[in-house]
Amino acid sequence: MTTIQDVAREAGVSISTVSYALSGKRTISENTRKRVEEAAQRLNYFPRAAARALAARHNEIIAVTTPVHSDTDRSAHMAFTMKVATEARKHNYDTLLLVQDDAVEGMRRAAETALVDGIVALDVDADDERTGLARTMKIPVVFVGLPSDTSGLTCVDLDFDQAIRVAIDRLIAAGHRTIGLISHNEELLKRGANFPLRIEHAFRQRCAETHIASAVINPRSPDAHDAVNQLLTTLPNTTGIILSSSHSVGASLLPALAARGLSVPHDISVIEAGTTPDASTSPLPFDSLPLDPNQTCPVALDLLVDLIEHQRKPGDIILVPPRYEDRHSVAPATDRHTI
Amino acid sequence: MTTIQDVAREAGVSISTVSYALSGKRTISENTRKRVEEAAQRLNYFPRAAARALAARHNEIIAVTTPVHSDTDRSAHMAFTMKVATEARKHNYDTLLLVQDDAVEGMRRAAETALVDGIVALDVDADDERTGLARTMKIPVVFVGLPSDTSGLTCVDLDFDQAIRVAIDRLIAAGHRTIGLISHNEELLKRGANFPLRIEHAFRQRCAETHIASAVINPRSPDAHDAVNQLLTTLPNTTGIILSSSHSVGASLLPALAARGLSVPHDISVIEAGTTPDASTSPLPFDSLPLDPNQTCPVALDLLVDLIEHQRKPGDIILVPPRYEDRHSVAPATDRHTI
DNA sequence: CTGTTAGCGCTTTCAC
DNA sequence: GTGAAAGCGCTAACAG
Repeated sequence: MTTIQDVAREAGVSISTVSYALSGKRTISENTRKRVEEAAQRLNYFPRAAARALAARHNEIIAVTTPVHSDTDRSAHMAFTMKVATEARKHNYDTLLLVQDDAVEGMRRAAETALVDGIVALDVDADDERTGLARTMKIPVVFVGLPSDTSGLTCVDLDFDQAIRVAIDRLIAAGHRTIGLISHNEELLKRGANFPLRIEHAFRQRCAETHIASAVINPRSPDAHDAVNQLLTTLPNTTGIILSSSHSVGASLLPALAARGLSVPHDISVIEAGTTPDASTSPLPFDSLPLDPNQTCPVALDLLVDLIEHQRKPGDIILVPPRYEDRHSVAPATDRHTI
Repeated sequence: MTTIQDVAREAGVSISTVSYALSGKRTISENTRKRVEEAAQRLNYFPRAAARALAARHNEIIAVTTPVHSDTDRSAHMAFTMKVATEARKHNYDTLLLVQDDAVEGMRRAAETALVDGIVALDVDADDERTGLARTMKIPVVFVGLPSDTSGLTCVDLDFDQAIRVAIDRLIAAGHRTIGLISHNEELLKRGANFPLRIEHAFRQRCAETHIASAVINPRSPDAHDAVNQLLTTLPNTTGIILSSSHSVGASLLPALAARGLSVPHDISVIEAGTTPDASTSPLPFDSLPLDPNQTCPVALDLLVDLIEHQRKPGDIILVPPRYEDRHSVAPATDRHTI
């Protein structure tokens, strides 16, 4: 292992000069800077992370914690996790992965031992164990997702409220007056995941405001047939669907509707909302207001790095506005019953 | 921040006694051990990771590197990544996540700065850039997957050869004499992923040995219809299929066969092989010889930790035997053409 | 069984 | 513009 001592000797300068020449934290004459750099190169020198961390009192590492329940969409979570790691690198941080049962305990451990400088929390529940921890920890935490009590926390998320409102209004503008929400299954809700609740609440509220006939369906199977049957039983003359459910429900929606003699968008219009597309498959053929890691994670990291490096105060809640992707799955409403 | 000094003072012992009492690395009288532990508890003491790492010359951190191409199955990769992290914790290691373009460069950086003690490489290509690095690095690397040149490397993977052989032999035992392999798409092969090559090679070889009529299909679309059409064109009287393709192809195989009037297992028997199930959906209804992270990752971590802690020599290649999961998708062959 | 002490390799005052 | 030196907080000889 070559150390800063070796480089200092090779370059004929002191170790502090090497340190400063390499970090650029104070002005060094062009000449010695070059000498130091060449010496470092020659000796293949790289500063030892642990030594640097001990002296500088920060590690250039953040942690990402994701509990990952059995029912969480692993593809979406991988997308978020990777995006966090990729964005962290842009700020020169590495990313420690704290998963499953270690998501909470690991968060505590990493903070207590000062293993990491900050934390990004993914997969946030309404009543998330990590919120309590975050409030008492000495290192900053940014939540990607909204717990129900956000006081004293820094959070970033898609503006689900607005996404739902935009979706409903779009359907209304096309003449639809009977709209169903195909939401997540009840296990997810029971577990305390917050965003489905927010979506359902926003949906009910907007439908009430606009006097739209509506129903919220929680599929009982990974196949959309059950959801479609439930919906058409509850609301037989549905002409608009807002889809905010698991990937498998979404993928089987078209065949399930076809089985009832309904085609999209001729008989029924569909808008997907608050859902993360799977990059390895082609997107579902529906207009969409996606929950996109590319929108939220960069913001989360800017915030976190700011919190770490400028010791700002936590407490920001940033709701990212949704983006509308048109895939021609919305058409003017027709009254199927008069045909 | 409370330090080991504070604890030593509080407990009325020296700092080395605190260190040893807490690490258990030498015998300490029951009495003082208790005093130290209580003092640590009272002061809420946790050893600073960077200081420990600098003094002890290891960090208790490993890295997992996964390039993650646009076509990689994110769900499967998340499963592997998480399993590595979970297993690492069992050995008391934390896991650093090196993804995408940083998978290679990050690996170099993490090793050079001694940020991590060892590395697990996922998503291994036939001619993987990381193999060269691994051979010259001072910290151990374990590959989960097989590159084409494994000399000097430590690797763990499913025994794809045997999986394919078992699948073929099972079909043969049921009387099938015409078998198709629905493999991965050509992009994946072109990119250099190794396991599809291994699978196709094993398939061809075993079919030749057993004088079975066979065909290898690389689907050109994420839907199985194309693959089924290709297969039935090439090999019209196929009665057995070995499925080793993307999740979307697998999920649409049943409808695609149905569209040709074929049902499983009545008309055609199907065995899935070398494929990672998605935990958030129910498994495909086919007999399967899965590529299961639970089988390979624990072995990889045992190996890696052994390499780190007992400075053993690299060079082990461990092929995990496949497990057969019966879902009744194999039935005795019938000659469709005589019906 | 316990204490003393010399580092681990770097950053960062403080002094020139 | 550069150097000397004091730590950062811990581990692990070495000594008793």
